[in-house]
Amino acid sequence: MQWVTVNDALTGVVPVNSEVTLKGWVRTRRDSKAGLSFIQLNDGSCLANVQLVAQNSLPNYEDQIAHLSAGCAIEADGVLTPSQGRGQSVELQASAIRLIGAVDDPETYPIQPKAHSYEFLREVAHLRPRTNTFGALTRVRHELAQAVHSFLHGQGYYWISTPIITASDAEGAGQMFRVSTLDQVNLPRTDKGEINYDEDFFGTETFLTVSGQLNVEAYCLAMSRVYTFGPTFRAENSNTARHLAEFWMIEPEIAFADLAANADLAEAMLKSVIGTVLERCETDLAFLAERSDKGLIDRLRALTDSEFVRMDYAEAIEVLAKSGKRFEFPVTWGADLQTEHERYLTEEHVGRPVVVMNYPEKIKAFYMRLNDDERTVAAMDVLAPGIGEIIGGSQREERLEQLDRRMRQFNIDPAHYQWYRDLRRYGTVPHAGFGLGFERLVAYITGMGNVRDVIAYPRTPGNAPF
RNA sequence: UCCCGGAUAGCUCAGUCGGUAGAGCAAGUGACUGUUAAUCACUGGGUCGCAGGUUCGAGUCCUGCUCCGGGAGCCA
Repeated sequence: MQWVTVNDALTGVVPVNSEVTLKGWVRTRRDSKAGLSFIQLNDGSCLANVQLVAQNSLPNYEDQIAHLSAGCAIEADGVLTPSQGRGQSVELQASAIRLIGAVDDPETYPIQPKAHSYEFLREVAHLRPRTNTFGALTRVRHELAQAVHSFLHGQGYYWISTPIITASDAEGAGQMFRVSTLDQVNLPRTDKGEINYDEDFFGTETFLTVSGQLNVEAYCLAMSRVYTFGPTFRAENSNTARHLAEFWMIEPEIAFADLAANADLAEAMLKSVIGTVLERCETDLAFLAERSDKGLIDRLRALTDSEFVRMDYAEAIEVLAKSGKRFEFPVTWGADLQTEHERYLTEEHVGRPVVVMNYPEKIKAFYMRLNDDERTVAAMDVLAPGIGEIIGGSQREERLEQLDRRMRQFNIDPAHYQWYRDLRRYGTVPHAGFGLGFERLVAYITGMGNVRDVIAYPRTPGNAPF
């Protein structure tokens, strides 16, 4: 008998009256003393369950079927038939049900047929994909990742797998996790008493990457259009709904491009991938919207149809100053925008994503290109309602003298960046790129309030249990 | 890291003035029914986060710690 997915069984891919096998996990069981049981079966292929109808004439009915509880793994053979009941168009009239994996203590099985808090589900991260919500989130996340690859591929971008382990120690994005095979109890020391990393695995200090940007720039200056899509790591003690110690980032890099082209790509990419997911995950998104924010889908549709507002940092400061709002942090030219400022701009002033460009050079990273005014750099942030900064990017400093000047200004030793400086010595061109936080994007699209709930196993300070 | 809030049954929570533990859901059993997170009845289920302290007596008051959440900072 042919094994088919629940999705294929329910959506007509498998013709009615076919004899098939379904495999999955029990959600609920309802018994009828008319001599049959109804079993809701889910296999992750879609949000919906398929209803199995099990007659008490089945040989293992009394022993096994009548005791099936949430979470039991089963296989069911039978004929797909039009349903006699309401609530589903087809169901499986089971000719055999095999118990593959029982639940040994139904009372303590954590996933019950009821609403659970997200906090509780994080404590059972290995079982939460068995809930409707996390099934839907998992499918949306997957389609979104596919959509990102597909969009960039369609625009002629090459996916570069940049390294996870890096020796660059100051990519300008915060604290790093050390990677070492040294004996932590008996660390080898130099004559001066310092830890001797010559004896470490790579013969030098190494860390987990905080960004693939510097590496991908090198490929950009050969392949023209490239991107990274992989995990990144920040050892910051950040405890918010928007931060993870391990998260995934998409970083396109465009050669022969300036900040405006960068912003255009960011806008086109967001609209494209959101449009794709709206189309491909309609059911899952509708379910998630029902649970989080009923206006979600309309807002996403509106976003794909509208122009993102572009605004200079100076203009943003002016808007904030004239807003009449009382902010906790003062609004002055030269200070970085605080969360409250970003929220006002994107949620109240514009009501859609907004691109803020050309920030003061003092508050931005060394590799960002100095503008002609010599007091701003060609940096941009894309701010989205509810989630804040979803993209950060810039045109890169392609002029060697300016880059060296900026490195000295930020107390960065050019000796550590010889290979990065080479890119400015050998055929340098204007280029630009950005980083899109994948979990923030998934959270924004699904209406989830916490990035810990859109990644399978969230890593946060003091928390990596699975 | 800072500010605020919280931790009581498998889950979500209530617990009055300090007087010895409650509900709903879940689970088990039964009744009923082509049922729809069914319905009804009964039953079992507790180291009240941990450690101290005050008190005749602490889930309740005090101190410390741990963990969780919300907000802030840092950022994607």
